[in-house]
Amino acid sequence: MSRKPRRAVKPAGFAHAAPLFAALGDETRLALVLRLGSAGPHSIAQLAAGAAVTRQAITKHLQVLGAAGLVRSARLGRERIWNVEADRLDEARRFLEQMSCQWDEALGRLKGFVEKGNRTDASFCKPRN
Amino acid sequence: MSRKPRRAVKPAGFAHAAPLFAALGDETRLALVLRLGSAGPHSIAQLAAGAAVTRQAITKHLQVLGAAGLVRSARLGRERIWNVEADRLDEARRFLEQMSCQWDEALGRLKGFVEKGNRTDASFCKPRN
DNA sequence: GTCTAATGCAACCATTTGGTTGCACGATAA
DNA sequence: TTATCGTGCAACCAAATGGTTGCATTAGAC
Repeated sequence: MSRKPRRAVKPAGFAHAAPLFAALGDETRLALVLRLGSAGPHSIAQLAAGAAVTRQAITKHLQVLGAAGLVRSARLGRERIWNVEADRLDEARRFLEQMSCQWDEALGRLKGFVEKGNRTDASFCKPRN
Repeated sequence: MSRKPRRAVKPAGFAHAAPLFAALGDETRLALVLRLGSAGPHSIAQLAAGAAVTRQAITKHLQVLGAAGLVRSARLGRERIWNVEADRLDEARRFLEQMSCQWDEALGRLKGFVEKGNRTDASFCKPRN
């Protein structure tokens, strides 16, 4: 096995990932994403109906999410339908996985010994793509 | 055993997850977390040495990360050593996984048919904990 | 002791953010 | 055609954010 310390694979451009997390870092936005993801595409008015804030606020949030690539919209008649962009969220997920794994490695090095059984489900760490 | 029919498992309190993502949503902070995670614990001065901003700025960011539970610190002599809190990041990761899976489910429902082969590595979706 | 490096704390600043109200505009329904 | 519904756009606002400088404090080093 490669004795090479694996270079602690720096997660792909973290400068690219930060805006992603920033977009998810608002309660209202997270709720929107959750709703769009679980209940399917909705128009702005529909989304605003269930929310605590104004329709315009919702619009702004959707634009932020859109800029982060997490959602996209299409005009349909006189309404605009928003839906979710699965790939982009997967990016964020993979990023966290990589970070998680780096930590495990670093922790392992710090502890200075290798535990017999593989600690947890470190199956994430295999560079699956 | 509760036999609730899967109810599209709403990811645990998203109100709880939002601040986590918010904390990760800054480039400087993300870099800090990355560095602490891959290179092990550092003092504030050490972290500030490699950064583009002031030591005080670094301190603030560390406090934000600390408030989100992503890092923690301990006084050691006259310096304060920060290190990473792996569990908390795992929470974020799991949250994204759940979201991801909800999406797959919803997409499946929308398409209205079940594909023969399991689409991707949807192994995430198994409620592993 | 004295000096100095590492931190903590506070005030301050500019910009961003999350939200609002108000109004104009295009598409549909009657 | 006209009324109305769903949006888009702009101005505006308060609060949060990311950053700074300056100074006080504290613990090692000498």
